[in-house]
Amino acid sequence: MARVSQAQARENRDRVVRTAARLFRERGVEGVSVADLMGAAGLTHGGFYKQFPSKEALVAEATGQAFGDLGARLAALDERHAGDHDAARRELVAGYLSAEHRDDAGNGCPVTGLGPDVAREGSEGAAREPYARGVEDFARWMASGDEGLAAVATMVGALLIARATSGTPLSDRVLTAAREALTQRQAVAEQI
Amino acid sequence: MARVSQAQARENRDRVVRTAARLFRERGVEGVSVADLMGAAGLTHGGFYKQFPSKEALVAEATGQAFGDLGARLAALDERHAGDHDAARRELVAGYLSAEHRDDAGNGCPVTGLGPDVAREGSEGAAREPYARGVEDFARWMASGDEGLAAVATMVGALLIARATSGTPLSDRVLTAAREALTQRQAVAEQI
DNA sequence: TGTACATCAGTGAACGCGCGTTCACTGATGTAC
DNA sequence: TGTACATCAGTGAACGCGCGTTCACTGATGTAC
Repeated sequence: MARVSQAQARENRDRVVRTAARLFRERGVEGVSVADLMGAAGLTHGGFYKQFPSKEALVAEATGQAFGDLGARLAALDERHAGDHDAARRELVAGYLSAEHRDDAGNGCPVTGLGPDVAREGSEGAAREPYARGVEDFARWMASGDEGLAAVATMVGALLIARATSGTPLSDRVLTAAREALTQRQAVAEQI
Repeated sequence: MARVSQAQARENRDRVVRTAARLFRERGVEGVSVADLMGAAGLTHGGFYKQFPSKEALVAEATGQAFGDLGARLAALDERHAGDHDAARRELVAGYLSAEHRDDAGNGCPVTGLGPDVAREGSEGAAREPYARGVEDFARWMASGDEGLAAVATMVGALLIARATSGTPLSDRVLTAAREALTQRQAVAEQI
């Protein structure tokens, strides 16, 4: 294959970004080589630099993509629960703190999946801006003000620990513990 | 330098483990090469395999070391607050959710600092056992049962997010939000 | 206590390997007329 | 609408580099007598 139509090229580029958003969450940025990634997207690695200036630039773009997916999922939940935002939140929490989410990091929360990599980037890292914006949006969806941030922190910490201890009884216990804490907190908040 | 006394050799080995426990938390396991590590411990890299069968084995040992340090710190807090465990917990939470802790991952919490690396190890990873045991001990110190686990999850998530967003206003806000959530929860618990 | 020698912690060069990135090349696509 | 040619997305080999690990060597330490 040689030159390809502009539409095809755009489609290929998009597939690379989406593949990266998945693989980076699954194995970490350093766990995915440019060759791995391009192979997974059905291309050879040489063409990478026709579309992206560097691996780091792709990390930033993939971070934006992953948070975009999260936003779409939250919007879909609201739509399904038509107006009942509390019900949407309950469903989100149950799904977030589930064994399925723990075992499928690639399609899971970017706050948890990309957080360690973003933290280790210096403060000049290009992924930091979309990351911070994404966390803020997610927190606002969960609850206004500090409560939303605290809820996200609890879910993220529980998911990280559950993944690092998967295969032990502790893994399921931490998911349950976080679910109970959030449910109680939300019940108190709804009462007020 | 050639052969060294058994006491000196033990001391050198110990220094390597302690250096690893710090650097792995700071930069992640993949961010520290064997040569980096040995250099930081004042040795050349060739001797590494006289003391450790592989880098992975050192990761497991450094994980144990880091959690041992955490346990010692918790014990020291209890001793300082002689019997007043609630006061010890309040001090722990304040220090855990501080800018100092956020900015000093190398001497900080191993649950957060090593969690991503342990999660990405397969379930055969040798660091998983000391990690799970360490989380369990920490959670039990925070509170009995699920409450302790939920508190640890909240702190770990907040610290991870604060590190990934350091340099933005969100970073301090998530620390504050988690502190407030934990304080309220503990106040309720103490009331009961 | 002194001597002879085996041991082995640490050194530094080397190994094969996979990484991110570059580059000459290909040939269908897009454009100018 | 048809033709001539410049463009450029994708290919595949190659680059320098740093990684984890190995190894021949050194010489003070530890031990046997």
